[in-house]
Amino acid sequence: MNKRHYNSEETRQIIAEKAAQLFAKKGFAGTSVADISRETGFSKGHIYYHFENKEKLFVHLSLETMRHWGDRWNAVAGSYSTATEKLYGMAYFVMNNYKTPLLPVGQELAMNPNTSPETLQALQGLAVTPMAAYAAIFHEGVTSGEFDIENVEETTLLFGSWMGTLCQFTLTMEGEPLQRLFQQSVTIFVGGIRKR
Amino acid sequence: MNKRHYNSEETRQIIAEKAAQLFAKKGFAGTSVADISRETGFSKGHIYYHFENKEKLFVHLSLETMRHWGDRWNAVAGSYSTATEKLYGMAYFVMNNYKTPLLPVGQELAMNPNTSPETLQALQGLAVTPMAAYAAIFHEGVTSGEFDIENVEETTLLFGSWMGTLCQFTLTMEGEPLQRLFQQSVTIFVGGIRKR
DNA sequence: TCCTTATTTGAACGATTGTTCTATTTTGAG
DNA sequence: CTCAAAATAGAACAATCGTTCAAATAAGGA
Repeated sequence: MNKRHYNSEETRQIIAEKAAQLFAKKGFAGTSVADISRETGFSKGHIYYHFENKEKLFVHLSLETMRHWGDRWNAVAGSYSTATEKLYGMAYFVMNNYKTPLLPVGQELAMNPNTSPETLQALQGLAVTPMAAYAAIFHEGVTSGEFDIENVEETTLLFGSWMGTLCQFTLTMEGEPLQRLFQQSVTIFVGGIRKR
Repeated sequence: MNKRHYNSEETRQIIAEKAAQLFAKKGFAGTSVADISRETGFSKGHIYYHFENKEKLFVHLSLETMRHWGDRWNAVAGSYSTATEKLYGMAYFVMNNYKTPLLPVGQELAMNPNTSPETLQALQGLAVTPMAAYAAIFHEGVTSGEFDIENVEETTLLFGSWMGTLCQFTLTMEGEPLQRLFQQSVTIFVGGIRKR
């Protein structure tokens, strides 16, 4: 008797989608529920029908986004044979999955002392997915002899933070210049860790 | 008759100092005037005695901070002889001038459609100072034959954005691990653009 | 058709926001 | 010592914030 979903799940998806864009563009504190309401066309009250509160909404769509992110990457990662190729592929992948600017927003929330402990804990897991993917590539490169890395963990952090900021440029740039930026960053990074 | 400054200029400096820290830590929208009031010990009203409004306050201390930043860098830049050394020196310098996290906050403000045009224009000049300093180093390196760079402008943007995010770590890390992070980033970067 | 349940709205809430205003204290020149 | 100007505080403002809630609508099973 509970098989009546109407178009509700679809609505929930629309809200999550638009909210993610707004958060990425204007930050957590900078995005009001009224903004989300206006942008989606649904009433403020209805947003609270789907999500317990603003914090939970953000956490939900962050984790959801990251889960999809990981799945999609794993689907294409196999098509690259060397670690170096994988790194270029990763940059291209990151660039095209624009929702990654949510990462700095997560940092913003984590910094704020008013953020609830549960949210904080949930946020811990946000960066794990991409970081694990980066680390895997670097490990592969070390094993295959492509890379000469002293501290893989540190290298992962450095690469991850760099990718994170470059994502910001997806909001102001596009096309070939943007693509060159990501590509060039990998060229420099690989040049800096390549075995010689 | 107007030579009575009391300790007012000092007060203004205290407000600017603390406000800069708060903005860097919690973002522009995340920092309330009440926060600044509580943290400085001065009343909310008094903050408006010194600064026209929150936006102007941020713009003022951003430009002020950057001016000092440029002056201090120019004072030490001469002590490094090669462009490579300068790049390491720059990373160390950026790390120790923690207020640079204001840069991402400027981006946050720039993104928000409610930000006044005057503020936007003033914000344009925010990143100019450090970017010019970075660019000078890269040009020197190309001239001296240390670096092999195709597009200096692009390289500057890449280095600048990387330094920008690494600054975020000054809020959560310190001491030797933090220092190693900055140093390692330069090592990788230099390795990626070094002439060979 | 009717009625339970899911969906959606819109008004309203108290809290917090940036800002203004008036009153009070402190200062140094005369 | 006096007094106008400067410095500071604190109450009050309207606007906006996140959130709640009662009421209205829509939908499908009975």
